[in-house]
Amino acid sequence: MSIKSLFYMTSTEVRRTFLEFFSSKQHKIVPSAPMVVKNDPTLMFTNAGMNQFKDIFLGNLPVKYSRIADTQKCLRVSGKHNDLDEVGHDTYHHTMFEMLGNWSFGDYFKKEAIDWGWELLTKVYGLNGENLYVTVFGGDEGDGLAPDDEARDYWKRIVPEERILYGSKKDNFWEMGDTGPCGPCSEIHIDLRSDEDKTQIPGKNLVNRDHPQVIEIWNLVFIEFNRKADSSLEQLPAKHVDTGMGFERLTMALQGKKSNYDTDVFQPLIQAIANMAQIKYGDAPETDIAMRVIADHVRAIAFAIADGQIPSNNKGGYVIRRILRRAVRYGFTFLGFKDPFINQIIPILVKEMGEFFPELVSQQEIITKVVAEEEHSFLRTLAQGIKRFDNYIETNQDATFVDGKFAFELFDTYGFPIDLTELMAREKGLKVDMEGFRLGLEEQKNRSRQAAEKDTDDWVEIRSGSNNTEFLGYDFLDADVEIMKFRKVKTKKETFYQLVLNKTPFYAESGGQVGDKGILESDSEKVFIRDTQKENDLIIHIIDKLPADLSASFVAKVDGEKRKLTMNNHSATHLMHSALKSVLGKHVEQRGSLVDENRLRFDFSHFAKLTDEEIRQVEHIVNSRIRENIRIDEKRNVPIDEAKAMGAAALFGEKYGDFVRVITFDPGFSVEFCGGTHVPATGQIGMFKIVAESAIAAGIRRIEAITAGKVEDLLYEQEELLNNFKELFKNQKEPLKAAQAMIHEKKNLEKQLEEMKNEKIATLKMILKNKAEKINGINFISHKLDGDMQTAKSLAFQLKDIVDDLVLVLGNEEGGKANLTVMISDKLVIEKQLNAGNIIREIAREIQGGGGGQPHFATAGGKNPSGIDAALSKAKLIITG
RNA sequence: GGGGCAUUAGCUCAUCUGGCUAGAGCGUCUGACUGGCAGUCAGGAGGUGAUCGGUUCAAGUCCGAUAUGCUCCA
Repeated sequence: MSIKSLFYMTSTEVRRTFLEFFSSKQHKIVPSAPMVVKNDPTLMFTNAGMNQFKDIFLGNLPVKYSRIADTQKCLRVSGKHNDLDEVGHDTYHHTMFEMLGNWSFGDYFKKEAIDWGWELLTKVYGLNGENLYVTVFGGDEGDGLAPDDEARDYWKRIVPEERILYGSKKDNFWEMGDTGPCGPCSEIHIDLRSDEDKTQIPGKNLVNRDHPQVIEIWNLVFIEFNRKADSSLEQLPAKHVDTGMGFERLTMALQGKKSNYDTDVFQPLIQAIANMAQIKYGDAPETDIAMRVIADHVRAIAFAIADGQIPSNNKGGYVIRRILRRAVRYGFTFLGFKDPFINQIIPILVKEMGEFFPELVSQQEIITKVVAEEEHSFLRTLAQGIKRFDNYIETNQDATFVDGKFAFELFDTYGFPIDLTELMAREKGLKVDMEGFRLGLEEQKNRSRQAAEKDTDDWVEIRSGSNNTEFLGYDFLDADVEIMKFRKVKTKKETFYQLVLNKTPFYAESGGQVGDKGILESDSEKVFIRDTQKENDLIIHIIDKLPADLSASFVAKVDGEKRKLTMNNHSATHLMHSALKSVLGKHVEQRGSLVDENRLRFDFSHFAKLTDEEIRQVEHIVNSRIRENIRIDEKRNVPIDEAKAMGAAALFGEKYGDFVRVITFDPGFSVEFCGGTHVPATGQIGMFKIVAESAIAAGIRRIEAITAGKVEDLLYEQEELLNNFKELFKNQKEPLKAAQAMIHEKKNLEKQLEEMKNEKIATLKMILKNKAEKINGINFISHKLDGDMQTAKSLAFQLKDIVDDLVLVLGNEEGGKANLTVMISDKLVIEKQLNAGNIIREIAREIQGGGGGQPHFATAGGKNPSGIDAALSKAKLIITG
């Protein structure tokens, strides 16, 4: 009996054991950061456990705890070892996964990390050490780095030398990005194959060879360098440890499974899917893959939505949409799901993971609704694509293959997946020209890449010191400042500079509030700060032109008017948030917010359109609160637990530190966690008015509103409109009734006019019918009429119905221009080869114009009305022959 | 951020390269059959072809701008 079967651990136990182990080694256990990243332009999703500590590694934030451990939800859809299109096909890659990690910030280093890693795996989890292989960095000439013999020596004390391998820079040198903290790493791999397989090929030959049963489970990164933009390395002042262990893989190893999907992390989901599809997991490779894809993706989607990322058509939202659609597609094609089904799996997921991730439980309803809505709309897209494809097949009956261009168009414009196109082509016995498809895709990618190109230079330090810029903007609008560092950023469109100051009154865009604008002024010059942004916690001022003297002393002045208006809108947002909760109910949660100097925009969860009555109620509550002129109660550095006890509204998917700022307008009304800037008392807001209410996704509404002077403007605008309107109706008491009457009258008149026109045409029709001259078996009619071209056309078509063997030529004058119309009976067109188009071209010369049409009906226009009569007689001549 | 596409009746969509005065299905209204409903049949109403501008003898159709939506890429 092996050790593994002695200790069967559930995945929940695996997670808990990890955290308890490091807790016993004096690590602070922290919760997982949201999977959706905010305030970091370089990253959309958390893709590694270290993301939430990036600022600590970069030195932008002080170290609060030198030892930390956690499990971090991560999302990867691309990268060197991960490709969305591959997930589900193998047994160990995922889009969303949990990363167990322990960290040292300037505390312990290689020795402890290695010892504890080994202890946890072999002693606590009870894995057989003989199945474990470790790798260490083998050095790199290009970077001038020697092999990591330090790590190797530590390993040698506990692992036989033949199971310690050197790895390349690619496998064993970890980097955060093109620049930033980095260092050698040491990986622990596990060989899960049968004894028989092991004797045939030694495990060490399979390490890092993409073998599904010889896999990396833990990466210990020793961060000691900073990679600069010129790709050189510099030593960091403090050394850190950053480790990441794939939770799902570890669970597989501990549960003695051959696949992550066979563990209790995924099986409940897979069984539920199998049940719904009425297909057993294990029956066929194709259906198995589909079930794995769906089981994997449903996790990613649910967690992303819980963190506030709703599927949409760009950025992070688009990634989520793609993942969801891939799941739908596999279900549609291989499991026969023709109706939305993924939303039905959500309850299973919530049941399995809700205990450790409470956000799933509290957001279950909205997750389900959003997923259902997305599924629905994608199935509609599929139906449209299928129709288009059928159309293509029908119009290209003799095609031997499906044009790659068409396949790409289907994919690019209509979102129709290429593998579905291939499948449908195969059903028709055709192949898809994949080369052509790839060509189209390649062109598309190049275009986008070029447009997105961005060149960021290294930071240039003007002064050394902490980059933790002190923010003064809560209390001051200007301050004496110095420049700490700057860098140049070049995009396709423009070049600008980013500045970091020692302290600043400028508010950086975050929490939905836009960044401040203003100026930076020294004795000798003045530069315009056009925006203020945040990269994680670093406050960055954006300027177009660098000051000549960077080391000078500056005064930083915020554009006070813009800031004041923005503050009005931000405070109004808080008041409205509370008002919405009291009018609509407790389920109202903020889902997004944008506040600038012009307006406020607020997205929140709610399942129905707001009635006019509800909107009025909200407006009324907010405006009463404004008139009460409630003073702000601002508390900085409140311990988070205390803030929660105050009843402060925290937001989902938002990362909070241990200390938060709490903004209160009347403790019984509005208490929120918030870093933004607010009015000193609500009276400053003046007035509040909702101007738009709409849906932005299933279960999510958006309100737009204005305050202060903007409301006044609106009022005047409305008043003016109404005044003008009244004046139009000679200041009648009830202009609305007058307008209604007028519209009614207009309709009647239009009808009468239409009738009269018809009557006129009718009489003219009879007159012209009798005017017909018999020429060579043709009933020839020509007439110069008083009317527009539409009348001529009507007359022509009506005469055609009642006169056989007709050749009709009409002329009319309209706006100083001449028009001609020729109508010929179908019979004559066929039997006498008459052609209205040819005739009209001939006679149009008389009016100095040109025209054309079909054989039986043609029109022409020209600029010489006096030639109409000549044109008519010329037509007769032509007919007479 | 960069491409592609779409916007036509209350809804879902046709109208191939500009030209037979914009059509279908569903819905709706009226009438007939029926004891009533369901249903069937017959007939009718309903369109500034997203908005604005341009090209042309002629624009739903071509071009440009705007708005909204979809979609692919980053």
